[in-house]
Order: sequence, then C-alpha cells, then structure tokens
Amino acid sequence: MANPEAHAHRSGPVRSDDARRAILEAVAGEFLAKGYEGLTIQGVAAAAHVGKQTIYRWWGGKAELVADCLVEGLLWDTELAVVDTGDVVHDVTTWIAHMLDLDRPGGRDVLRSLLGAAASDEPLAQHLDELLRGAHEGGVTHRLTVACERGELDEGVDTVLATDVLLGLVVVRTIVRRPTTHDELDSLVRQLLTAR
Amino acid sequence: MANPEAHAHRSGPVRSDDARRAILEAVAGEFLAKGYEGLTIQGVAAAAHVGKQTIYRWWGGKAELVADCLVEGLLWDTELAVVDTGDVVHDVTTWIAHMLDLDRPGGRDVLRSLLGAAASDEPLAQHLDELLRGAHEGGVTHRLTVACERGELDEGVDTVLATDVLLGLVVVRTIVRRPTTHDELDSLVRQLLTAR
Amino acid sequence: MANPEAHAHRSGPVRSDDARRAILEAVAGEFLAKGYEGLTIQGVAAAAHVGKQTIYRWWGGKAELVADCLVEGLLWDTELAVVDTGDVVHDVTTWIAHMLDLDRPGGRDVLRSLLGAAASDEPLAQHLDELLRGAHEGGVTHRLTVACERGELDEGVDTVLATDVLLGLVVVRTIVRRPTTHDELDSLVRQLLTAR
Amino acid sequence: MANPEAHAHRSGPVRSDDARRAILEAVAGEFLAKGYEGLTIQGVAAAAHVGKQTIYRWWGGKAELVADCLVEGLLWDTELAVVDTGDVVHDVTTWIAHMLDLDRPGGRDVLRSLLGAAASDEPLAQHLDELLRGAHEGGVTHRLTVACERGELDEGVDTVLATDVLLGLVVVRTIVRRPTTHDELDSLVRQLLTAR
DNA sequence: CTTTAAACGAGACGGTACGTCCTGTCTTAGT
DNA sequence: ACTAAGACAGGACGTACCGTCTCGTTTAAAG
Repeated sequence: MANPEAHAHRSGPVRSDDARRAILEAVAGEFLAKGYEGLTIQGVAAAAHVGKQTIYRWWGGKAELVADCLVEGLLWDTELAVVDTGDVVHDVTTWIAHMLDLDRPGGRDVLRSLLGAAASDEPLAQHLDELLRGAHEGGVTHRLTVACERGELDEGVDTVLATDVLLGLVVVRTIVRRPTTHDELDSLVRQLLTAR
Repeated sequence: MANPEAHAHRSGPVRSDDARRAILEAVAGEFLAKGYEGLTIQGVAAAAHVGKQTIYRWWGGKAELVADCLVEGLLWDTELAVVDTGDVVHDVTTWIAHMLDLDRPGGRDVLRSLLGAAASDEPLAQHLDELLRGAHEGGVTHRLTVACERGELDEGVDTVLATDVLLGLVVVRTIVRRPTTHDELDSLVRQLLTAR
Repeated sequence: MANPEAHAHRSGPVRSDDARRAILEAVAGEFLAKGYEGLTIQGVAAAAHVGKQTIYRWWGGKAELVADCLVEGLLWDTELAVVDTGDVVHDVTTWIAHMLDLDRPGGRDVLRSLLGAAASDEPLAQHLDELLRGAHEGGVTHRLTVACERGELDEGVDTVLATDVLLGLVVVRTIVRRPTTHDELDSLVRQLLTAR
Repeated sequence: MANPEAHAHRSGPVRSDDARRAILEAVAGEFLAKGYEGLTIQGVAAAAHVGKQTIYRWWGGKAELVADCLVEGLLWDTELAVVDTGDVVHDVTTWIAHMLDLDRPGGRDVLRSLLGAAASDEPLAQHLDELLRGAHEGGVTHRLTVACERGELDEGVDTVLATDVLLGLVVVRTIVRRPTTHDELDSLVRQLLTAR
C-alpha cells in the first residue's frame, strides 16, 4: 500500500452508507428548495434523520456537502454531456442552450445558487469548474479537442479558452438574470471556433 | 404643496447624513475585510456607532447596503472606465486586464464576493451588471459602439454580446480562481471584434 | 450617587419584567418536576417562551436561576418561619417537623435536590443557608436568640451552632433518605437547648 | 447446577480485572479532579483506555461507578475509623475533626461532591451513609455503642441519632462552606453524650 | 486442537443540550 | 421625527456527551 495513511489498525464500526446517502439527498432537497444560502446543517440533519455530529464528522460544512452532492450528480441532471453528432457548432450550441434553461423551472436558479456558493468556497468552485468544463470526456473541452483533431476546427483554436468563454457567457447571464437568444449563442460559437 | 401625500405636519429632524455615510463606510470596511457572507448588520451598526434600527429604517438588508456602497464607489475604484486611445483592441484589453487583477491584493476577492452576493440578490445583480458593463458612457459597451460608428469594427458586431462575453471570461475565471494571460485576452478581443 | 457604576448614561430599552417572571416561574416548574439535574436552560427557555439569550443575558446558568427562584420564594412555601408560641422546644420541633416532610409529596425531594445543587455551587449554597437558618427574623436562629433573652434557655447556648445541628440532622436524613421520628427531634431539641 | 439461570454453555473470556481496575482508577482521578458533575463516561473511557461499552456492560452510569470507587476506598482514606482510646468524647471529636478537614486540600470538596451525588442517586446515598456512619465496626455508631456498654455514657443515649447529628453538622457545614471550630465540636459531643 | 461466544478497544450512530451569534422588531431616552 | 443603544423571540451555529450499536480482535471454556 502506497500511502501509510493515518488509521493504524483501526477496528470499530465503519461509516454508515445509509446515513451518507440520506444526508446527501437531504442536502440536494434543501438546496433545490431553498438555495445555498437557505441551506442549514440543522435542517439537513433533521430532514435526513441524522445527528448533526454525523454530518460534522465527515464534512466540514455546507460547502463540502454541496460539493459532494454535485459530484454525486444529485443537483444536476448529470446528462449535460455534449453529444457528438459530428457537427461541433450544433453540438456545442445545443449543449449550452440545454444548460441555459437547465431543464425546467428553477434550473437557472440552481446554477446561480451554485455559482454563489462557488464564489465563497474555493474547493467547491474547483468541483463546479471541472463539472462544467467536463474534465472527464463528455465535457465541452473534450468535444472541442475531438473536433480539432478531426479538422473540423482551424488549428490554433484554444479549446480551453473557448470553453471558458462559452461558460462565461452562461455564467454572467445567469448571475445578472438576462436571457440569451439562440442566435447569440450560434454567432458566438461560430466566432470562437474559427481561429484568426 | 403639490402632492397631498405630504402629511399635514411633518416635524422632527431629517435623515442624518452622518449616519448614512458612517454606515456605508462601515459596510465597505467589513465587506472588504470579511466578504459578503461575513458581513453582519450587527457588525456594521457597531462599527458605525449607529443603532441597528437606523440601518433597517433606510435599507432592507445586506444586499441593499452593499448595492449602495457599490454605486457610491466605496468598493470599487470606480475609475474602471475604458479610455479611448483610438485603438479599440488595446483599450478593451487594457481595461479587462486592469479589472482582472483588480488593483492589488484581494481585488479579485472583492469581485468574487460581489458575484456571490449578486447570485443571491437580483437588484444587487442589476447594479453590478450596470457597473461592469457601464450603462453610462465610459463603459465597454459604449466604447465598442463608438468604435463601430467610427468604422473601426466590422458592422454586424453585437456590442452587447461582446461585452457580456468579455465580462463572462473575467467572471468565470474569477469564480473558479484560474488566472488569465494577456495573450488569451488579446486573442479573444480580436476574435470578438471581427464580424463573420 | 455613591457608586459611579458602569452604565454611563445608558438609554435603550429596560429589562423586561414579564420575561424575568416567566423565566423564574418556568425554572420553578421544571425544578419541581424534574429536579436540579433534570433542569435545562433550553427547557426553561421553551417553557417561558423566551430566547435563550435572554436567560444568559441576566443569569450565568442553572445555579443562578435556581438561587433567584429560591429567594423569590418560588420553590418554597416561604411560610417556614418559626412561630413564637412562647415554648421554644415546641416551636422549634414543630418547625423542623414541618420542614422534614416539607408539605406534601416530593417536598423532601425539593430539599434534596436543592442540597445537591448547593453542593456544586457556592453562591447557591449561601442563599440556601440563609434561607434555612433565617438570616431575617422568622428564622430558627432568631427564635433561639429571643428565647435566650427571655431566659427560656440556659445562658451559654450557642444558638448558631444549635441551628446548624438541627438543620444538619434534617439535611443528612434528607440526603440518605432515612425518616426521622418526632421523638428523636424532641429529644435532640431538648438536649441542645440546655447548656452544660 | 443450582440455579437454572446459568445458561447451558457459556464459553468465552471472563470479565477483565485490568479493565475494571483501570476504570475505577480513572473514575477516581476524574472525580477528584473535576467533581461529580464534571465526570463523564466518555472521559473515563478515554482515561482508562477502555471502550465505553465495557463500562456500560458492568455499571449503570456515573452513580454506580462512583459508588464502587467509594466502597473500594479509592476516593477516601478509608482509615477514618474511630480509634478507641477509652475516652469517647475525645475519640469522637478527633474523628470528626479529622473528617472535617478531610486530609488536605480539596478534602472537603470530595465530601461535598459526594453529597451532591448522593442527593441525586439513592443507592449511592446508601453507600455513603454506611461508609460515614460505619455500619462495620470502626464506625462512630459502633464506638458509641461500646461506650454505652462500658458505662461511659448515660443510658438512654440514642447512639444512632447521635451519630446522625454529628454527621449532620459536618454535612451542613461542608455544603454551606462554613468552618467549624474545635470548641463547637467539643461542646456538641459533650451535650449529645449525656442523656436527659 | 478446534470450535464458539463473550469480552474487549475503538468509535459511528441518533439524539439532547450547551453557550454564542445574528436576525429583524420593539422600546427607551436624548436630541 | 430621528437617533444610539440595546432588550426581545427566535433560530442556526459547532461542540460535548449520552447510551446504543457495530466492527474486528483476543481469549478461554466446551467439545
């Protein structure tokens, strides 16, 4: 074993997965219902029928809880993977549009609340970043890179920058609560995917 | 007296401007020191040597206080107007770069915290939006429009969209705490300011 | 004003007597129902429809609350004054007997619980001491002193010691939960009230 | 096998005496250091390097633990037997005096804390009672009875009552934290040991 | 010697209470 | 009328223990 991690033998009961799941589901529920600011550890504990200590034993606070929910896919349809139809512009536009009115009433609220949370917690921001950009395949950056390799895009397109720019538009518009038209997106994607 | 809403009598002192200023300065101080989440009405009242009621009488909560600070220029150099040297690309790049390392330590923290606040309060978001885009002349959108009229830019460039995209990059990068190079900015601005 | 006490002007609302009374009554209720150990600040706050802070603002904890209840006569019939019929032995015996089965079921429990509380809190112990011995007239010590002056008792009887001895018997018997007969009391009082 | 309660088989290890001793010593240590109220099962388990269950398996709670410590002589010098020099008054006075400043700093604190504990736990009260009065020979009651038989005392002296009265004085004075002089004791003992 | 089951250390669990901090409203006394 | 001060009911914070319950290990009697 590579890391001689700190547990030195360690018998005793093991972490309860029931509790863990109940907590994360409660977090998701409260988050979706009341946003990040309205989320309370107390409320989560009550909703999950769990002692507060059980929460504090494994998480450091709201931010960590939400981060875990995020990676677990409890806050997000998870199906925001970019599909690959062969047409980058279409794929990316579709994906963005999909994300913009993040499926159903309050979808944008979730993203907004998440952004607010990320603004005040660095690790959560990292998680959100990875999730949005898609560190894993299925993310936009990946789709763009694939397109680049296929020759769909001019060489010299900075896929990471392009991703951030696209997300940036989604993000500002979400924060300031201004709508975005399909045309705007289309135009932007087109402009970005063509190197100078 | 023109409007009959003005009740018959109305004696007593008027709103104290001393208190108002002390409060906004205290808000700015606390915000800068502890961020939006760490800001408390109680703390502001204490720091401003002011009764809590005086705050609640004139403002509705943290968000409004911060919004007022914002428009008052207490949180921001306010001098983030885009200068007009005749070279749009240079002007805009400079402005963005200036905003990105928002003057020294913690500058980015202020923007980040404001974004967090905006995420949970719509009116504050509007104020921030106006301030960043510059509804007034001196803002980026204005600069772009001017450039358009001068023929510096291709017609058909959507100046509002371009502004949001630029701000978007700043915003995401600020939230996820990733740096942006001058080259990236330059490349982006150039791409944006050229219509298809 | 003799003491230039710390308040220096001090405007603002005054302590609410409603709250104060509600709290002390709640304390008395909980104490009587559940004893000193079973008394919780939380429970008192809930029963008195009061914020916990209002309790902590004016009292330092359970002990102080109970002490206040005690001096307020909320835990005790208060009518444990020794009556003066002219016959010391009778008066004192009656008083002790009265105190021993402190009026009604659980009377002894109250005394026992108070003794437990006094054991772990010095100030409360002082209050209890004064209340039992009767620093005020109406107390045993006072009655004994009066008897002394009247010549009912031999000179040289140490009234303070005698009081403590009498109380001592009540106290040990209460703590160890052993009953005391009227004869025992009578015999003891007689022995004590005769100097050697 | 006489009692059928003993279940058919019963293999496995027997009760560990190491654990038992470690626990009682830890209880004594914590009790002496922090009093009865400050004593926690958790703390005892930690101090004794023992699982909490091992405590709950054999004892019912704080009170039982302290009771065991008491009978084991871990909280008390145990050598508070009344010596028999032939002079009852002297012997008893000496014993009481000895108990009053129960050997050095905090001696009185131990007694006080034990009384507090006894006030809230009947069985512990019984143990304490027996220990103080000395159900076994060596106790005061025994000494008095012996003196009675020898003719040192008037007949008709109620030795049990006398014992309780003496203890009573010690107890009240301990609880209310008032000192007792040697003269007081002497006078009291003399008075008690003479029947009417 | 193997089986078997209780006792062990450790500690996670659902809870209750702690004492602190802040919220937004209300109440004074002082201009 | 407006202020500074601050008490109020309420609710969330993060911590400490409670008593119960699982773990995996150790150990001793029964087979």
